[in-house]
Amino acid sequence: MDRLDDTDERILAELSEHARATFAEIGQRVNLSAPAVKRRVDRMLDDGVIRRFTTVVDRNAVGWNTEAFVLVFCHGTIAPERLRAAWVDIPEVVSAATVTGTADAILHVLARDMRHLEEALERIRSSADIERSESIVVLSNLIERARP
Amino acid sequence: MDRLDDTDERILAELSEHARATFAEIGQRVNLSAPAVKRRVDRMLDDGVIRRFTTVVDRNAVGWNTEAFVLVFCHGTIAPERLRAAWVDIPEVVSAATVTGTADAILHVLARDMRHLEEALERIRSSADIERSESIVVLSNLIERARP
DNA sequence: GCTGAAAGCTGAATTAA
DNA sequence: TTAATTCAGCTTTCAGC
Repeated sequence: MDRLDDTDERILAELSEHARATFAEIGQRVNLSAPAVKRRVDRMLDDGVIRRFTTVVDRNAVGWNTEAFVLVFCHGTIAPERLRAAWVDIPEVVSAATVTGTADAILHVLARDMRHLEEALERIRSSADIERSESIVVLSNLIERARP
Repeated sequence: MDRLDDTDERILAELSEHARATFAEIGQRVNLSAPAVKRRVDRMLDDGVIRRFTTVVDRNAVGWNTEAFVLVFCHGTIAPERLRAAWVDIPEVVSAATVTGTADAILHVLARDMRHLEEALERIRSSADIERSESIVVLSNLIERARP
């Protein structure tokens, strides 16, 4: 897997903003023909640089109005893979990561409402050997970007 | 803006997984013709249900290996709009939200390395009237999903 | 949902560096 | 050899019905 050149970076930036843009459109912006763009995109897909193309959906419009970050504190040490296995089947958990500091993991949880969030937290806590958890509920989203 | 029906939800689920799928492919999965799918997608774009199409890029492959959540504690009360204005021009801040609890806001920050993170935190702290901040550095990502 | 014209995709052949 | 472009045939898009 070769390093990305400047053109690759520009193609990624384009795709991050407009994932459904045609190769010809992208080509125009980066000064390349459509087939050349496609070849680079295919290569980045093969190399795993591009993981997938997705859609940003307005959560409110779909009725998921409640959002929280959950700090999780475990009993003793637990292997990351065990934590992943415990939470991967809980759809409300959209992201999970092990972290430094006093907490062992941080979860990003989406729910339809507070009642739903409470119920999801219950499932999260009972799915692994958790000592305690601390929920930080989102009041309003200020910034949301695809990439730096 | 009408409520979404079950077919809309299935189209959104498809697009969340494969944003570059053709309308015909999506139509096959939801039992609809390609033009019918396009009409629904266009409507959801107009209604703001679909915000945009984007690309999930492997952060490591692009050389952004360091990630942190930052709890921010402010002096007194600051209007959310002020916080947004303070951070929106810092590209390393990929998301920011005001929150309940002892902290006033939580930021999701990406950086190339620890040195870069430290430097970004410096800019974040000096951009608003911040009392103190608490950084939670990500060790490993366990789960990352587009939606619940 | 169907149809047909316009636009886009993509492999092969070709050329430039 | 590596990477871009042009060309051709097939697929997709999308407006009108």
